[in-house]
Amino acid sequence: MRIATFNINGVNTRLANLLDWLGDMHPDVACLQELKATDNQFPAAAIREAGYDAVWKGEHRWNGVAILSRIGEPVVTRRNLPGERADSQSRYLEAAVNGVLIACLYLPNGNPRPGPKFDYKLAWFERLIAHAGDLLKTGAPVVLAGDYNVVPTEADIYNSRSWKKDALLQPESRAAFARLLEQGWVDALRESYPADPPPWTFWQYFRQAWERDAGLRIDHLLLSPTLAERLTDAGVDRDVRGCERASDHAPAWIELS
DNA sequence: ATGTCGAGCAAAGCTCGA
Repeated sequence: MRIATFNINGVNTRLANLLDWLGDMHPDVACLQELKATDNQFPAAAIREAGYDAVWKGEHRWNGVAILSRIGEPVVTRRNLPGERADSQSRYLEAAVNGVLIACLYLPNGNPRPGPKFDYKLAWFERLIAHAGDLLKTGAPVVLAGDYNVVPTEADIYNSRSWKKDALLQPESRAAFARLLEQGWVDALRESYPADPPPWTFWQYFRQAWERDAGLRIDHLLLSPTLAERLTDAGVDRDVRGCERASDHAPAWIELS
């Protein structure tokens, strides 16, 4: 069972890229972030045509998350984190697929910092940590997949010199991610690639980042202990980032026995 | 400090978010 996470950066703008990738890699489950589409604008028909059932949570202009599956319809278990307002930003969607509980999340970017956006990022992180702890206690096989907007360590970026003030690298952001891991989650990409550098998942559009391979690792798949025992492989579909009109992220994936 | 990309709004460039 292959589960992927992909910040698509506009599901309609990059629909051709998405369909090409699904056709090439045929992940069993795909978590998408940054749909930048309302519920009505979500391209459900094209995705169904590609062989995928989908559940989604859209929003006007920004954010938006979806879970696609070609191994049975996702059964939605949550559409926001506990403690979030019902009309909050569309950043969390959780569904059961084939016996695995899949959380698709899009953690706030948090720039500019300091300011309300960074405060919102940290507050959102706290709600995620609280809920993740509850999920672990159930003993269920869970994967927390998405764009965390956190570079966990200095090894997870090509060079942090020009990023020192960025919300993705702040000590508070990293401490929150570390606290999440300490609950018992396994960072699947890091587990599969322990040597430095790990595979990047994001190359910004500025300054020829892709051409220079100036990447960051900010898309993560965290596995509950029971699920981690089933991890057989993981990777990043780098080539997707080099396509025409590509998202600034590449898909990251895990393979479970 | 800068830079790139795309969409919305509204009618062309500016603004926003990333």
